Amino acid sequence: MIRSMSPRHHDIADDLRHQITTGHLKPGERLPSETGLADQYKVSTATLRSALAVLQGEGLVEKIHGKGNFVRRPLRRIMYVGGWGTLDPWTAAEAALRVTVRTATVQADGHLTTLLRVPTGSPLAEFFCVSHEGESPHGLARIYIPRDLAPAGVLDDEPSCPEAARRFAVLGPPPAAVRETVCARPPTPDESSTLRTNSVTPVLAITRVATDPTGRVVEAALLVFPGDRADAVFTTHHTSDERQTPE
Amino acid sequence: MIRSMSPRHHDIADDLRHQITTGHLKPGERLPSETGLADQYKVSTATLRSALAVLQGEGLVEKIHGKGNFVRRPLRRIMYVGGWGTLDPWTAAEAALRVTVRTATVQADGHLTTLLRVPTGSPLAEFFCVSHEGESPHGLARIYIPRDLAPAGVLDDEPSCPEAARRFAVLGPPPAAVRETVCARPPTPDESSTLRTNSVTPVLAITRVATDPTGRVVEAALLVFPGDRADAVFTTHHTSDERQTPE
DNA sequence: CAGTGGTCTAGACCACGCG
DNA sequence: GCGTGGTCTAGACCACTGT
Repeated sequence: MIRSMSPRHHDIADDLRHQITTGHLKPGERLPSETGLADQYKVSTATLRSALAVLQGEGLVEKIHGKGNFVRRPLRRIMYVGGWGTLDPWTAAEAALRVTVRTATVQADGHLTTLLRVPTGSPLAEFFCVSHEGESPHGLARIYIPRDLAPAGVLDDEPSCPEAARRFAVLGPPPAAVRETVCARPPTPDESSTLRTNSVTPVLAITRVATDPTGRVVEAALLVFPGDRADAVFTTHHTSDERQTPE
Repeated sequence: MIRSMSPRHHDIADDLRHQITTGHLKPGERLPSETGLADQYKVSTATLRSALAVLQGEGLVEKIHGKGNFVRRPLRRIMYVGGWGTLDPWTAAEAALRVTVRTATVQADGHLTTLLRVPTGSPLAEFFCVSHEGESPHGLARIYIPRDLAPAGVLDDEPSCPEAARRFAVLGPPPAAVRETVCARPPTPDESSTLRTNSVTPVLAITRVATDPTGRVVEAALLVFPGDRADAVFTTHHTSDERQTPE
């Protein structure tokens, strides 16, 4: 008795997943209604819904209230490139991404003071960015910069201006070091609503802290991407320096 | 009517979360039974369970079948350091981590051939690692190395030998480049059982590919960490080289 | 064994999208 | 209005942990 009894909703999820991956159900197609599927599989609607929840978490199915369950079209995954390489996904204006930016001036407190290493109450420029591709948001970012380091033109600009994003991208001198902390977690209610994602798909949350050559923190960014649409890539090069080669 | 009606299970989750974060419920403490809480909140058990599922996803509550729901003690988060810095979390033998390793020889196929850039069927050394701290697993890794590059001593060794892990840590010459791809996703059934995590907490999945100075892929690693216990950190240093300073 | 969580049922009612 | 998914109920039975 090693792998026999498995929950019914897993079996159903497996079956539907198989139908999707084999093309039996095509991308964009609508699945039968939940009551229909429940009858078909001879289970209650609750059981069937928990099966769909699995597929939803895997990004294979999208539920739309009042319309139905749909097979997600193969999702173009976003690539977040770490290390300030190409500054941001937002920078990829070439990638046909619409970016809306809202700027504000806030006062440092809590996490921000420790991230930016500034005293509580320090003025910060805040950039709240949402990148879209068509209808679907692809990521959001809250970027904080010490007020005196923020490029002058970008503040008090008209908000929601893609131009601001561009100008923001060629920001100041390059940082000496970028430290990015990545974690996976369920989205906050805010995030799941702005990203138009459900509460079961996890998000990739990146905290990026950039310091200049003097060691001063010039930027702290809180980036959030839907886990089913984004990867983060980090490349490290070792120029054969201070390391000894064993054997 | 903008933000009124919210699902009952969210209210309950909020209430319990509040009780936990304010210390009203202390870490390690057992919550009342689900039927008890259901009575208390005057909801059905199903509703109450979906409230607990939220907290579980946030890592605040741990469910143990047959015993109860427990407030998680503040979890020591694992730090995965990217860029081959300190090779692995497994390397942190100092951190009191038990690591069990199982070695095997497999033949490349599918993803592995593209990751390692080797022909299908190439012999690979496979290291299947699970790191524990006390009872709870902290991460798992499947590491693949072209057979001819694998250190001789480590193969066909007695499995589950921590010594193998150590020897594995000081592997060959340092790679010239490490490329790590990070994503957040729900765990596979396998992963959630080996990591002793539930299916709602996402995992941080890292695919690491290391190449030597000649461009040959010397290692491909598939690392999986429970999202509620692990962060990955990547540090990039810019030595003020080929970059122009605008304005 | 008793008590716990895990799965499931067969309904009910509500909220949304669309014609 | 009708069909959809979203929430919820009041149970039932199974599986696991302790004594």
